[in-house]
Amino acid sequence: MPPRKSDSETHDFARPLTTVDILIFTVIDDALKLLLVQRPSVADEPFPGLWALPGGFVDIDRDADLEACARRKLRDKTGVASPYLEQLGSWGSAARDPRGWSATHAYFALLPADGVAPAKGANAADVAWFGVDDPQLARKRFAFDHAAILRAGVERLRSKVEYTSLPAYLLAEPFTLPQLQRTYEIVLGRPVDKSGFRTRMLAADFLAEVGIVESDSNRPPMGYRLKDRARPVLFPRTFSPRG
Amino acid sequence: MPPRKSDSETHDFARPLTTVDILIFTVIDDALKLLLVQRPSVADEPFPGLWALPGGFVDIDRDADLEACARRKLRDKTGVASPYLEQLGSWGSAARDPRGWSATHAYFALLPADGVAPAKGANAADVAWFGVDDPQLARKRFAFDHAAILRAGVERLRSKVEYTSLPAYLLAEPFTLPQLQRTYEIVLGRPVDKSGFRTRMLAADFLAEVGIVESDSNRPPMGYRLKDRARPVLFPRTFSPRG
DNA sequence: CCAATAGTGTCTGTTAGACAATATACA
DNA sequence: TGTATATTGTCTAACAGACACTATTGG
Repeated sequence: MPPRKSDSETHDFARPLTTVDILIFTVIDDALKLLLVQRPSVADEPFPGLWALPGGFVDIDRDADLEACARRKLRDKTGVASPYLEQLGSWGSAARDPRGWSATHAYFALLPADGVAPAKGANAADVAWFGVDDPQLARKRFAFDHAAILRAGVERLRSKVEYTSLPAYLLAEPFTLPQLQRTYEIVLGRPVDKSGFRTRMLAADFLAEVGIVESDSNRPPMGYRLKDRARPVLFPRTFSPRG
Repeated sequence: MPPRKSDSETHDFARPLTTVDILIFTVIDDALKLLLVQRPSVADEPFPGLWALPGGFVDIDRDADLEACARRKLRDKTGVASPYLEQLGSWGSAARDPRGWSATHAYFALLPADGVAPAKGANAADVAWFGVDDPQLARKRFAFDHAAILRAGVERLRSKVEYTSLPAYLLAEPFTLPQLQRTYEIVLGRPVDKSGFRTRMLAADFLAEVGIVESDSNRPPMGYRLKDRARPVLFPRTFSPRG
């Protein structure tokens, strides 16, 4: 990787590699899961066989901006077009990629497990969902600095769930309040009081009723959808200060 | 800017330009200020004469990682070695820099106005503090997409001040509770109740008494320092839900 | 009627917000 | 003693958390 000293004086700097990585979260079997890909075992590919976040290089010919790049990779990997997507942060250093100084822009996406059939695409030996609290995951070694990025992403999600409506993006519409409450409990890892939960959700005024929805038996629940899918709601207080 | 198609097959991508920009906040004359630099009027330099955030290219030979790069630029510009520094986010697109596809990693720093003498350094025609609510600032045109980054930074700071101890980093130690309260009021742009403020700060248990500090006259106040400068404290609730 | 889930009501301890009162300095 | 700032105390309305109760379906 020779330094490039050919262009104009003003940007006479060797350019770092630029990538985008995505943390794709969903809820399956009452557990918060994360989509990971296995690095291919091919010459020239770093970290062969290790697991990594889905992602890759920015393609300056195809990607208008960073978010477009993230959405493209998300579409390739899951087929989902427009889930909730938020920038997590960026990680860049001389050491994180053996191919040279590199910086990655990390995003996280929330989507309902529904019709998602993960695709390996090119550049991946395998692809699978892993429970974020699965001890199997903690023991795993990861490519690049993806272990740290993953920790930061889970921490950010858990922390924001305390005072935002983010879990709603993990459900297909219409959803019911008991389903939403269950989703909060799964992400937070602790039970939440039913009455207080309902009061809080309805007071935040971000849900629209769409009529009674059928269920297996028992009393049929009210179905809801988000009034505005574009941005989540912030609650004025966190959930249980007593934790 | 020709595409580079020479290296190995696996990273056969033209590389975006990579920069780091910093929002440097402080409080001067009872107002929240931001340090800006004026772009030089030189051939090959984009946006000549416009104001911009201090920053520049990552130097892969000098900067071990992104944060080190940010701290280097901060030191060059202000002489301050270790203020509070937090990553704000990244902005990357084909359009933001006329020299080509570029991505910037934005940080924001909080520091006491004290002994800071802003230095132009190279690559800046001028450097100055601007009040973030100064109408003069709103009318200004900015280089790159720095107007958007600036808005995001001010919004993030104001939002986090509602439930964190961040304003403490804008004061030199030791500081008093009335000073800290004044700083909160300046950043938030509204008055805060004295009694509630004190209760809240002391309950959060992040301040250590360092003894009475002298003042011009009247009752001498207690001086405080941060117990842990490394990380700010999160309060369980926002300030005035009644806004 | 019973079981199971959805949804509402009630009570109580805590606390934020408003504001009043006290404390300590200097003139 | 008066004034200015620092610090503490009091009162009250609002509300979260806990939990009991009602509602609506199917068997």
